[in-house]
Amino acid sequence: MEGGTIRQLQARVHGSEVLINIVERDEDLDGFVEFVKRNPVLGFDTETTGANVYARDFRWRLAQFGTARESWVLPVERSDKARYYARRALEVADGLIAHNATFDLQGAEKVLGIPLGDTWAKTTDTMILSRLVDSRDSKEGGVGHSLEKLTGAYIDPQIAEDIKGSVGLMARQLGVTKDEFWQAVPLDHTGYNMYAGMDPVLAYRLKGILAGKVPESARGLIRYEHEIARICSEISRNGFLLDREYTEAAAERLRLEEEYWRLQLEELVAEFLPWEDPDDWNLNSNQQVAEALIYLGHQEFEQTDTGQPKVDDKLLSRLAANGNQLALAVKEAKKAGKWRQTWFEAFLANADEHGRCHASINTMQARTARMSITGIPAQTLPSGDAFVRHCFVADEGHVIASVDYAAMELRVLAARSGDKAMRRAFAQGEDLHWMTARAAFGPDANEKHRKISKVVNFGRVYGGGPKVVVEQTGIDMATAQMVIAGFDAAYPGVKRYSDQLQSEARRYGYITTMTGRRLYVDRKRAYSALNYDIQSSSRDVLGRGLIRMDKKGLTPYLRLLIHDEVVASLPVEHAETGALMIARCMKATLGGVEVPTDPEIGGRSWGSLYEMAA
DNA sequence: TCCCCGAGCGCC
DNA sequence: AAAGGGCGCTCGGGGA
Repeated sequence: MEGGTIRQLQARVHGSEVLINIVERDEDLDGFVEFVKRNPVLGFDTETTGANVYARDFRWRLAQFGTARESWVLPVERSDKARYYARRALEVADGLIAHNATFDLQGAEKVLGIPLGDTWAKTTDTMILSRLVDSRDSKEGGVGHSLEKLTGAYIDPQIAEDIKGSVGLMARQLGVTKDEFWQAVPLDHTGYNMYAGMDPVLAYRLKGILAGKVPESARGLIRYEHEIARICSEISRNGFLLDREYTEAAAERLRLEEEYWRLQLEELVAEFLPWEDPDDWNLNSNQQVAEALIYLGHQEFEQTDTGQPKVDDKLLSRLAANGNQLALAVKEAKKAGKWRQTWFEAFLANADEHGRCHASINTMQARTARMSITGIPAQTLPSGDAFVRHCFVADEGHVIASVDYAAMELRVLAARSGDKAMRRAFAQGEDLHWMTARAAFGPDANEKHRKISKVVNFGRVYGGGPKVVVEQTGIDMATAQMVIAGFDAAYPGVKRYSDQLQSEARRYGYITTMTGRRLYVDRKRAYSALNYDIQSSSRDVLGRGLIRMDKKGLTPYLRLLIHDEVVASLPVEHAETGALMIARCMKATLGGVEVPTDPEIGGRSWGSLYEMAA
């Protein structure tokens, strides 16, 4: 190293010295070049201006590279040369190790133009390893998946303690909020540099530790999950085109609607309102709404688990239908407000300068490895609704296609349990709900019986008992138990399989899914083992389909993944073949049971697919 | 004041 | 015999 004039920070990690080199001048980069030459595998991390890579003002501030004992912090925000060498390091490295790599690699593509495929091909994501070791969150009895939690459990509790709250502390000292911190902190802030420099070191060390802890049965999933992560990074990067004009108009319309209903409310409860300014009345506070309903004479409330009066949509709808103007106004005002904020305005805020929204996909979020999507919370959009889905449109010259699995979870249940009757039912295209209905109610079962049976069929997948069936169908407990008994009689293999999984869970504390994934099961809730197995296996049916789609070059057309559904933007002239290709790639056969797919082609907007049925 | 986390709701 | 699984979003209470 030249002259020893470079700024360095020292830390002790698990008893060993770690040297953090802070690049301040371009000359300091010579030492970095040597470091990269010496170390073909590099821990990698970035500090940025914010969490949304595609925001207009997104910038990299620092880029950090490290090994177990040494790291380099490059001020990429202010130095072209630092940015150049960061890019060279990413290009020449044989291997990269990052924690939640999708963020840093999408950043590398956005900021440096390095294609996601190039970096992912040599990256090990310690988040993926962590989730394969133990998929549980810290709240669920696992270690958790943050760098801090993993460091505490596997490397050095003291370091984890130092990391914990350090950003909050630094933010307070700088007089900014935690959110503002990332933009506000000076590039050479010592605490920030220490925090930044430590991350690639920790990721580097974690790889060695976690790789050895991935269960034997799950080792094959390491590559597979990295493939899925890379594909989903690309889907995030693609983004979904927003119809800005429509979205803005819808937001404005909802704003007016909310105002209208709020005016009604003011008239209705003016004398009773405990809030001086009616605008202080928070309609999302069920406590406040309950108070107002009580003021106007409504007394009977169901209770929530914590003993609060229950004010849900069901209650408001029922009261509104009975002519309660307050309930109607609250319901409508709430809905308008929620929809405006949660959907339309959120989309507008998320969109990049090209009008595309980039959902962030957490490929292994749930303890069953189910994915979750934030940014475009596609999984929680109002069901069957076109109004919100009209916000998203296919690219110019494209149309929207959607392909979903038909009754995936029940079919996976048939395959996994091996139940003969259920397998035969699917093979012969029989209606499972009728079958359960006839088993419970006899050969004369009617449409009403079928509805109840449907609840029981799905309830079985979710591990629900008779109580839930009673709640959902309104039938009495004895009938619910009878239908469940009917289910068990019709499909004896399901109960057998569930019992087997439960005893496995009680004995070992975990089950192993069809892909070899280990899922820990709380011994007190061993009954959930069946649901975990089905949910996780279903997720892997989609995961395998995703990889097949990618191999066929379909990734650029994919827009959203929603548990059992894929949304794509396809060129008009190829929409039919494209949708069929997607459907074929997704289609699966599991232990002899087909999981068929159902392709649909709509118009320019996603919402168009939700208008025909109505 | 800020922020974390539980409660409540709604989706697959 | 009995057991509803998973997530994201918003609000509000209470701790730091």
